[in-house]
Amino acid sequence: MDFEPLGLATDLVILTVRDGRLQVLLIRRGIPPYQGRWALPGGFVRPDEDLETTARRELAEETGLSAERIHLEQVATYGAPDRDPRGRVVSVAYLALVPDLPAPVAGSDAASASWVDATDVLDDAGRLAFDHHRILTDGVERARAKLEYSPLATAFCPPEFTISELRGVYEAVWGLPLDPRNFHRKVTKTPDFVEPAGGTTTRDGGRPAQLFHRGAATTLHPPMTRG
Amino acid sequence: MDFEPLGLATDLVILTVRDGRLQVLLIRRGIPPYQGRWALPGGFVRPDEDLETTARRELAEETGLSAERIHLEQVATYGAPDRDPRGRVVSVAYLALVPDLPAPVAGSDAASASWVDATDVLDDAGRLAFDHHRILTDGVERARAKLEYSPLATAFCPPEFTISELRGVYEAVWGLPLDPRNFHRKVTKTPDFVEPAGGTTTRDGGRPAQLFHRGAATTLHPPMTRG
DNA sequence: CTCCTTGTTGTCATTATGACGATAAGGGGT
DNA sequence: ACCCCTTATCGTCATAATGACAACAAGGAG
Repeated sequence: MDFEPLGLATDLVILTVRDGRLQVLLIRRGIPPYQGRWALPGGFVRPDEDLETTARRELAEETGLSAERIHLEQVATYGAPDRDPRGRVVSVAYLALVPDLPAPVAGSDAASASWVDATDVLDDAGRLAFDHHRILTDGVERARAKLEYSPLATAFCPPEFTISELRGVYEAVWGLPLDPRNFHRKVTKTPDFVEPAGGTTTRDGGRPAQLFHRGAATTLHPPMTRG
Repeated sequence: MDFEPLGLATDLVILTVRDGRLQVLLIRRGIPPYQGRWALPGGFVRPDEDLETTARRELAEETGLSAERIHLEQVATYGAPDRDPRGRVVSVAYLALVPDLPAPVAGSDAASASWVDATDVLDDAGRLAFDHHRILTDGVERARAKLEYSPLATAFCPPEFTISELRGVYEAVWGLPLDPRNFHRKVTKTPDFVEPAGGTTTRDGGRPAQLFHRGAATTLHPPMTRG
């Protein structure tokens, strides 16, 4: 076996919903190449380290999130020969969906990590370093698609949430408003999407809302419909 | 930049529908490791070669298909440190969907490439070398899912096909029977899924069937439903 | 000419969807 | 205490999509 010189990295599309908007965690690069530009968090895979292990380690380092219960999935691999000016670097992109918890960018080792509105970044193809705009585009599209046929929207929510909070996730990720009454009917009638948790809350104002937690479903039948 | 010793490869899940069954192209390994075992076609990425270029090159080498109009998409990347006993090899898996054309395994350079029933291989987790059973499982599941919301089933068909032939693809990939009448209605009423090509054929026996070709849609609204 | 095979159109009951009206039940202000 | 504002939840109704299946169409084989 002879190996060509090659670097293997993972990059992370870390999404959350804050203030009703889809946001992505970006870092400002402190060193060349692309010094001073925004980029997705990422790093090189260590010898004998599994790809997902690398991704979880990066996630913990960048966000301070203990990472275990965070949803993390592989999106795609980017390997254009010229994608990194330092040499051949192939990057495996992962998508992480995190709830809007306190301690957002605390404990991060990247000097300047911050949450940025995803739509702003998506609208400006030149804002990110490397091919990160494409990676972000693919990651966000993956998230949007998965909300249709999986109960993954709950990954953006705390363990117990209201139907309206769940609707807020859909509206933020899809970028369009949904009818509260039809949404409520759809979610509660889709088998095993959500289960009543027992209590109620008034944290969103108005009439007290029932709390739910995620159900056992892995795919939604029938799926939620976008547009 | 210092690089750890690392090999980068692509493996291909090449699927077709023959005789009403979903089949996958496998090669019998002539050299260790896993000598004599079945494996997915694949090979190492050359320096300065793009990942998809590698996949298309392998596809052409193994199948003799000039490859240009063949549907090819990336599925996932597999990088467990011990997945290859020769050392650290990370593999990017691609899915190829090919029509049931003549010259099936002609011009192949792998000594013994052949079409194998996908269900047989999926049912026997120990038949394939490396982690190729997992790769195949993921590839087939990708194909099954994509038939739901994309017009990709047409990739298994010749340029002009009948609705029944298209139904045969769905039945083979999903492994379940579909009602010919409801299927016909669904396909013809889904906007831009298929367009009438003008002629008819009796190659499947019975009443002459209208020929169609693929429409302009990239996603199906509403999607086809499995089960 | 008749039967056999598959293609295509239709019918009908059930279910899902989208648009909205109406009511429920807290919290805040006076 | 009361009114009002906000959000939650339930219901109604027309329309669209689905699944089950009858019936008819149109070549090919014998």
